[in-house]
Amino acid sequence: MAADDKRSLTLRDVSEASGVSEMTVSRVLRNRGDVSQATRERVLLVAKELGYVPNKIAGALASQRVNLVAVIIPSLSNMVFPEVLSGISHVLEETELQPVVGVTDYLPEKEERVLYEMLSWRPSGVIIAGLEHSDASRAMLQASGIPVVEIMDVDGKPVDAMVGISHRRAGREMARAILKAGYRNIGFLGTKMPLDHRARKRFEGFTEALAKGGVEIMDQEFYSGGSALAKGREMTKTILDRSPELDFLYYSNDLIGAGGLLYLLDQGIDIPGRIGLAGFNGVELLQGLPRQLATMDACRRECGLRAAEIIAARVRGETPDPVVELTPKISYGDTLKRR
Amino acid sequence: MAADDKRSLTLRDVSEASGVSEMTVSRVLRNRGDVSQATRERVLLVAKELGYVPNKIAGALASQRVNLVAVIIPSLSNMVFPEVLSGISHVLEETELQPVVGVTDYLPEKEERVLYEMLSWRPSGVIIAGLEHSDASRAMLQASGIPVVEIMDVDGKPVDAMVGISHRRAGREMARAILKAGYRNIGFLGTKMPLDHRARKRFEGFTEALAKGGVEIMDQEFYSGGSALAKGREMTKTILDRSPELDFLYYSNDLIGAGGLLYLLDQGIDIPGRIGLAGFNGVELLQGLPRQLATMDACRRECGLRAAEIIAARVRGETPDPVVELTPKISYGDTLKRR
DNA sequence: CTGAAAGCGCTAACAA
DNA sequence: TTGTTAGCGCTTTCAG
Repeated sequence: MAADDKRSLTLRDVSEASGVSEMTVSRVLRNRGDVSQATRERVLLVAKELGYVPNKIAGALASQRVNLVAVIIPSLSNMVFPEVLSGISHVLEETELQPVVGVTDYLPEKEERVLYEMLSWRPSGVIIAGLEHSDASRAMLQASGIPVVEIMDVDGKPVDAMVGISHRRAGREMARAILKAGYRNIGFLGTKMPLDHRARKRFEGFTEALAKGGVEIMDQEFYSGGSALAKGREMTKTILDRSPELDFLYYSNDLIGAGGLLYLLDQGIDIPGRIGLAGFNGVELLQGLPRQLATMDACRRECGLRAAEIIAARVRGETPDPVVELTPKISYGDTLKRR
Repeated sequence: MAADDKRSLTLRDVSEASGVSEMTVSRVLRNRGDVSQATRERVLLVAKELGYVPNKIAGALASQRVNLVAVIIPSLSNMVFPEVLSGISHVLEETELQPVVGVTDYLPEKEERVLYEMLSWRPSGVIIAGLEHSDASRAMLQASGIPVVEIMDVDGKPVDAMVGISHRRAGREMARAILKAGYRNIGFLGTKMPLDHRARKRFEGFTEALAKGGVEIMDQEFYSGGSALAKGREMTKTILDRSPELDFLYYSNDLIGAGGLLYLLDQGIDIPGRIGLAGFNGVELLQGLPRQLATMDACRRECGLRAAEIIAARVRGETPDPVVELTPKISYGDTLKRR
């Protein structure tokens, strides 16, 4: 074992150790161009023995190609984004591309920083959650000249391409289903997140469709922080104590909805007779609760899949359809009367 | 608006547009060395107007410095790893360093690929889950010459540094608490994951401590795939139908434990009198269930924090303690008798 | 305080 | 099939 240099090995080291030009070593290591079987094997052997790991930084600089796809999402602890990621990874695994994740915590300034940071690595594409970005972010995306797919929402104009569901429509459809089922005293429970534009759009669509049916939201309640399940319980108690005539509760996500459901079951309240409930997301996690909460799938994995497909196609030089609207459907579960 | 080049802007473009040498522009953009206030402002202005985003690839190659920390974890959908990440990000945000996440799906070969891929970007450090890696992975880590922190486990020998809990000890302590509470007919329910070494070690510690108390596991049940909550229900029914004399169920994670809890509550069974339950992890998500499941915290966030601190310190040239054992404590909840 | 020159480790493009 | 020559866009180093 030679005196360990601190510096890591270079192509040159492999070249010298194998008596082949750097260029040929490079070709072997990348499976590019024709190299005789004999030299190929020798080079591979030497590289492995030396424990050579290519330097992608140098490679990327020389080739002007980076096999990274920046994925920018608001949060990882939300359960929805890991599923998006899983869709993205699934597609990218078939390609040379590799996802790199950045998290914004729903903060526009942080989104800007993360985006800047990622773009400075010159990725081959960007997948970013939402259609709302700061002017600076939008400008960076535009100027980057690489494929950009905005995901999870189609209510707006994309910088480049978008894949998602219409949250306005989702809100409207849930409202219609609720009205159709005969509920009239409707409460809304959500997160205190002015920056969660998708939740906001759902709410807007929801109230709009209610209004069309001549109904107004009777009461609302918001929370922030803490365990969603526990908060769902609390909020549900609070809103019902305040407005006992409520006969339906629409939650901005399944987790607080589940908390509400557990609370009402504890109270022995008839669901969906006395009170109906609905959430949003189709969180698989919740299968196994005593009752299945009515909800609407956000097509999370599908978003990831389609977005990654667009990036992959664009990298191949194709020109796929830049707008993909996914259509979630209501799952009635056991907490929303069927009619 | 000039004819858009496809090529992105370079330092040179900023240099020309501002009439200052590339070198000075570089200094301004990095806040290095002395630059007169006047030129600094002009350069900054021009750079912003042009929408210049520095090319970190070139920068990294030239400076031999990369502000990336590779974080390699088995899964994102597990709820435990996002928390680890949050700890890591929290610490790294105070520094120049940036986490980059890779996911292995608990597959050693994939871990090897991901590690190779990440090391080829020459990160400043590696944080990797677990102490079990393929020989090749271990060799790469060793050869990389950068700080490596293995997390979530301290039952073994680290390549470099490690931060985590002893899962063997966690299993033993839970076993002791169960015996002390008087339970004797103990069942185990877990995942079919031969590659989840931490779950395996907990199980080993658990059976070992039971044996010391003259007790053997009476029955066990394993699952794979599907919604953990729903699976927990099913498995619990299965194992109790088969072995009705069981008076305690130890689950390898909180989510299946919660499923079991819900099932037993449905059945009207007295908990923790007739049957006691315990899980593992301290999943905050579950606060809000009708009863609080006994569990043991895995110190997920803390692992992330401490690991990131070690990397940051090492990057600063310090030599922090390479072994950090965190000590989880039992939370009895409502499903394990106190004595 | 500012600039010029020389690479960082690799690959594109050509030559042999 | 293999080798040679120029860079990629930045930073280091040294000289003004």
